[in-house]
Amino acid sequence: MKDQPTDFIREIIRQDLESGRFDHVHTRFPPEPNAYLHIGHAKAIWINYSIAQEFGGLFNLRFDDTNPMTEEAEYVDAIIEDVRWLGVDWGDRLFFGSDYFEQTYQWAVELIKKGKAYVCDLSPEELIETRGTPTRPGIESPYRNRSVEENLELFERMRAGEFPDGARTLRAKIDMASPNILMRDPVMYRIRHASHHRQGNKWCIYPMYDFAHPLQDSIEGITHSLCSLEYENHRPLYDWFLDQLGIYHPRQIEFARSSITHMVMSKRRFIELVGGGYVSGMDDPRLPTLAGLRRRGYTPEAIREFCSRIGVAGKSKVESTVQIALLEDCVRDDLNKTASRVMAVLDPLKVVITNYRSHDNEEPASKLSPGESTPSHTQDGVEYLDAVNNPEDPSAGTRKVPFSREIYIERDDFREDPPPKFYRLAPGREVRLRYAYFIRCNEVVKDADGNIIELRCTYDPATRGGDAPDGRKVKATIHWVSAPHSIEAEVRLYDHLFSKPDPDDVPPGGSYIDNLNPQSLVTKTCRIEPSVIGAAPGTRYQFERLGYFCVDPDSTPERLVFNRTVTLRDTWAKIEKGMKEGSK
RNA sequence: UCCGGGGUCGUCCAAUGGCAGGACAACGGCCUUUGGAGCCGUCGAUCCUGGUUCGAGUCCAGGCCCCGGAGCCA
Repeated sequence: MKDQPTDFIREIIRQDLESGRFDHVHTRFPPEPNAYLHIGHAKAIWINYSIAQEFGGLFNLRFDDTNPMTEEAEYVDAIIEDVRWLGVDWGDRLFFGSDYFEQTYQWAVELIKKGKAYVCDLSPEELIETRGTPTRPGIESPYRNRSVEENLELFERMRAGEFPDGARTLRAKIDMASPNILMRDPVMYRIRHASHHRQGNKWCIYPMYDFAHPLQDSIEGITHSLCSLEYENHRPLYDWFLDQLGIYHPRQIEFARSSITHMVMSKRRFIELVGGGYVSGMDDPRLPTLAGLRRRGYTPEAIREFCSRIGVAGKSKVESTVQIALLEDCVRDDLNKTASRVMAVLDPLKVVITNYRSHDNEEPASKLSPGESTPSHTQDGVEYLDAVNNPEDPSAGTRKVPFSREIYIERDDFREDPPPKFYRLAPGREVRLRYAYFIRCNEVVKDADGNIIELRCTYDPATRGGDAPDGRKVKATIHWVSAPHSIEAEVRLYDHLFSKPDPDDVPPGGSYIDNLNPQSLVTKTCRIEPSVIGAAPGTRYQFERLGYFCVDPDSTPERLVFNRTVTLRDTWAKIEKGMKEGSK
């Protein structure tokens, strides 16, 4: 294990273990099954899970499904898939808060018997009115002092379905003058005649989060209930229910949420973006949903690494905004070590190698290197060159790449009038074709409008493989594909969904929608070496010098579709940008 | 306005009264058959004002600023 991470939560847990408050560690991730998980959830999952792991403890996956109006089984499946994909193991501890409804009900009855809860007939509007404000205390409900017997009877009748939605609630009897508004006799149960995704029509009263959550944690023997900062104000209530009931009492600790620049991170906005047609769905590769990131080509390792690197806000428990560059660095770092390299040309420019032809009868067999079983130049003017699959990982091996008289190179890799520091191909200049030969550009062919449509070059047969026997150097190595052997594929070039780091940075009256990046998806047809034929969706590659790409599920046997996960660092782009800004 | 939480490099996170450190970004260099990767270096911060202390980012007081809170959501 690397350096033991430390943060205020782990510190508190260490102290709890030392003091004997707890003798083990047991955490949980409690999503409500009402939305797709996003990378913010990944942080919560990872904090809970990694802490359990480090302390040799247990981790539960629990669905907090106490509101039948918003929850659906579809989300349960999607969430399970996402959490599993992240690489988190909950063993056999997959639970549902709704499975505890009977116990929850019994505890509510117990609180009624203790005079700590009462049935209230106030309407939702009246409840709001009597709750007071931050500066003004609330006023007590006229039903606050009903007898235990009456409360018991009413609560039973609520369960029996005798009252319509909203007619009554069960409330905790705490303090209507508390400066913490959550303590002003909060609602514990509400009436909802609705079908529950798991319980069906068994219940028509449902516990509120504040009542249900501490009970769920208690039932499962959770030691440390790690949740996000917005629950800080809820902690006194969490503790109150547990104390009144006198049951096993986990400790709630809050951590800061993180957002990421150039992204939005809420269910509501995901729905707006999908509904407005700005993205294709909840798994659009531009969305920070786990499903979207997965489709984009992100690895679970990269996301876990990101969660570790952003850490847990310690004493500075303030919501942080992490730069997207950090996320991108994490995925590059992982993919660099694992992704197979392949050559693809996004914006093809044809190059004819005028002195390359069938070497049939021209090339004596004696020129073949020892052990080589086939001629390096075949009758149809094709030869197969060795290319390394991953320079970071020798065990990834090599492959053969076809080379011929007509190839494509990247249009960006040629300049008729090269600026300073541009090392690639230009008239009269020599570059290396990766794993192939040195070529020199002799002629630029243009169409009637003056557009460059073809380059005519010569190659140096002595440089086969990429080294010149005479020791001469070239300043650039460019990628290429053989024109007749390469295949066509669709590439979806993704960029940040929002142009500004903060999507909410808009003039008064504006909307984050205004900050949508019109270039967040650019679709192109590229040419790619034939080794990728048959690649399964989800397969990740590095397109040399361009970036990391992942096969999309939209692919068909006839036509592959690739998503660009992230570009490579592009030093030349930076230089070019610097020159442009310098000349302004 | 009341309650709760909080302000450390551009960003995220450390420093548990004792040399303010790391990562990402930026910048410069080395290296390179990916202008990739790697390696080396540079830049760069304790919100303000007092106080306690041999010594304060850390403790105390006052101020300023930011976040959360008035769902029968979670």
